[in-house]
Amino acid sequence: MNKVMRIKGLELVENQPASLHQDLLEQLRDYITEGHLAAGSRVPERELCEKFEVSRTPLREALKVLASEGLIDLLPNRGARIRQFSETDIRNLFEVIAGLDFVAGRLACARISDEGIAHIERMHLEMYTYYLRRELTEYFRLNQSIHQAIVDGAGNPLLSTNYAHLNSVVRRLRYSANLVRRDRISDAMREHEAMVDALRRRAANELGQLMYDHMQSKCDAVCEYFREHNQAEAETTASAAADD
Amino acid sequence: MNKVMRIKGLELVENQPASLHQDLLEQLRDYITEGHLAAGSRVPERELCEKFEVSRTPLREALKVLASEGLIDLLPNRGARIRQFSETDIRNLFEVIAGLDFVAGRLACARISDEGIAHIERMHLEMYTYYLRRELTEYFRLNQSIHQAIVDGAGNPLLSTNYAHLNSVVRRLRYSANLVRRDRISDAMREHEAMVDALRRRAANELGQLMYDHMQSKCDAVCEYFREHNQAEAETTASAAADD
DNA sequence: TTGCCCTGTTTTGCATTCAAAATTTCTGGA
DNA sequence: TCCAGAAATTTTGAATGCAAAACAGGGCAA
Repeated sequence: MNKVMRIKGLELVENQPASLHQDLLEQLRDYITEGHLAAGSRVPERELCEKFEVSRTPLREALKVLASEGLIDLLPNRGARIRQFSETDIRNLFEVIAGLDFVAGRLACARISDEGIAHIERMHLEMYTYYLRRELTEYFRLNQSIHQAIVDGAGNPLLSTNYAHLNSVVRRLRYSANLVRRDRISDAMREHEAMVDALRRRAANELGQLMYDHMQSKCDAVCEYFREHNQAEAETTASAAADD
Repeated sequence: MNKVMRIKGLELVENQPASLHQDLLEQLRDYITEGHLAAGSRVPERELCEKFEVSRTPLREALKVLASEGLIDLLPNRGARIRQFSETDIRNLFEVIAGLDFVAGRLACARISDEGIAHIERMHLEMYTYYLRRELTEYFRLNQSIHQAIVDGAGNPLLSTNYAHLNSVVRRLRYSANLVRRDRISDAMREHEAMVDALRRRAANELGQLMYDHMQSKCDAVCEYFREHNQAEAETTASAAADD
């Protein structure tokens, strides 16, 4: 990635595809965040080796990294388990994400290009039409894109990757919460409206605060959903995993 | 059923001492952040294996994790190098840390115990005496402890570990900057004074903002130091690395 | 039946091995 | 002397091997 480019300063290095390790890491991360393995269940090393066609060494390296990201738990001599999130875990995640959103909002106002703002405004409008048409999948996709665009607009790659990683952990939950707690979406739209407005005016303080508060509301919505549905959710993912 | 197993697993994990992997990971992290390896230089796998008395497998697992934390760069087929930070990298780091400080300040006001506040006040006073006596090492140690105590006071383990990791990357730089830019310390003391006061009053909004601003000033000071001294620094490390 | 211990199997963590890539050293020709 | 190119060496990334720990399950006594 860009790390390579920085060190060597050679374009040919930059153009190389991701290494096997990076590749496997991302595949595994997706595989887990997409819910193919039931929360709390063992991570089947052997199966995954076969599935991804690698030996245990690179797989285990990837697992260590995922553990450091908090996606799985490593139990000494007992292998890895898919992390089972409690409501507290979810709150903790959202709190950290909210902090990153706060800086992102502030910095984006100072650094994003007029181009960037225009692009976000377009995405916002598009999202609004999906909202009116109740097309939640597309709505959610744009919602995520807008957030990532603001974060990227802060011009801080470290912030962007940290944000993306934390977000990937709660993405599924956020999506599911949207499907169920539709009443919450109109609030979210209003908050987004205010955020885009603040960004347009490049009101750094205001946007930072808005994004922080927005994430707090989101957290409350997700936690409410979690309390209501985590029983059913657990059963669903367990049976889905059993089908593999 | 899964829940039971997870709970059981957690209890066992909590009671056990750190595993070899965790242990090695922390040793390596310290070894690097303490500056034993020159920035930009190769990570000597073989040497480190001998030093820490492990084979390459666990060492390389640890290196992957450290790379994901941004402490080293992994170059495909070319091994790992100690990451060389640019001023931009440092700003990026401080921006993320500032975001975490912001949430930490807000949450700590709501969640920290009176005990915790009292403890921080004591540390603050102690730090003040070291400040007056110009004992910078002790001053710095307490400074760090106060920040971590506020972050821990937020009652969010995810926040605490993320903060600690990011901080470990810039700790040395912050310390060095303190030694050189002593004029900045009186400002820092004033800012800390205001922070402790806000915490005492549990003024969440205020403390969050104060901590954010504090970290911004810190960032400016460190970057100023970096600009003034990275030339000399670079020469030193280059001759130490002696292979570029 | 219930609970316990013993044994065989699986899984885990790490060391070792091996092929491929990179790096260094050597060599011959200008 | 210098340098391109080949050969030797080192280093890297990943597969395999191996001992120890965990797990499963069967037999036995209460």
